[in-house]
Amino acid sequence: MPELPEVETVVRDLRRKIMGRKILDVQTDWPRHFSRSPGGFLRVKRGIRGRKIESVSRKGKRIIFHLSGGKLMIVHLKMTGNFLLGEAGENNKFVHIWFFLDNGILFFSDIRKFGRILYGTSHELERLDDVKNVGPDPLELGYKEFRERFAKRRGIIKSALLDQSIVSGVGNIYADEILHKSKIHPRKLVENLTDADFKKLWNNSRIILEKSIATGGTSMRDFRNTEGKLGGYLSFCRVYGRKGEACLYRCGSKIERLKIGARSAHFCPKCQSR
DNA sequence: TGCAGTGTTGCTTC
DNA sequence: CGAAGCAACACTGC
Repeated sequence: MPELPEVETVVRDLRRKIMGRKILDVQTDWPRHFSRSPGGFLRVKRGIRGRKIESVSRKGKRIIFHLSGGKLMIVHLKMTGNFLLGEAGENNKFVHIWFFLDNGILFFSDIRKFGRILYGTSHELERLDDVKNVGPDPLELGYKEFRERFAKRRGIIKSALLDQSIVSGVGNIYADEILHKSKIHPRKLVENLTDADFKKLWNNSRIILEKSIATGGTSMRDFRNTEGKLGGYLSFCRVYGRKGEACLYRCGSKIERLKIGARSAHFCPKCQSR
């Protein structure tokens, strides 16, 4: 599921529905979700009881619960993780974690079980590699800072866009969409991009991510909000998942797909120059 | 039926 | 440093 707009959709849901609630207990049938957390699940279970959820924020694709007593819970949804509330979580066979709150249950479902949760003080967690290497996202950057973050990077632009330490929040779907709207071939090299190209990348990142947030994210397959409802951005996607279809957006030629690393890249061979 | 492919990322190897 | 390959899992679709 989750790139920046999907995670932001979940964060806004959580903020509205469980901010200020107290966590009474937590249970899991898959403790490996907590395997990267200092002390593992047992320490989470011991430490989290009675803490209030003071606020919920996001860093890149990570959800951050700010708990009373200066503790944080940082959640990465990976491919198929999700939070559900109320009916959406009951009788759902993919739920592996139950947070018992003072007003109901917060369910964590995860079909592929890649999702990871960290719990501890900000001091502890910020030392962990997978937290400290996350860069700012395009929505919190001005053009100049955005441009500068690519300054030392060389190589394939799509790989650079997916590198969360340069800019966070962009994943496979939005990287393809941003490159298409910017008329840049996914294999083009960072060192060959002009300032005008970066201006387009910055601007289009913001336009696409904002628009997707406004429509509740993209539900390719599994993504749901906390009520179990689908996001609405898929119908706005111009290239992702549209291999063989016409580039109706601009030129009518057929969308192609190629492999970059182990991931698929969708693009229009006519609009997007190398 | 079987196998390739899937929105993420971390680790290892080159 | 970059990139490729694989691993972590379970399901869908050809």
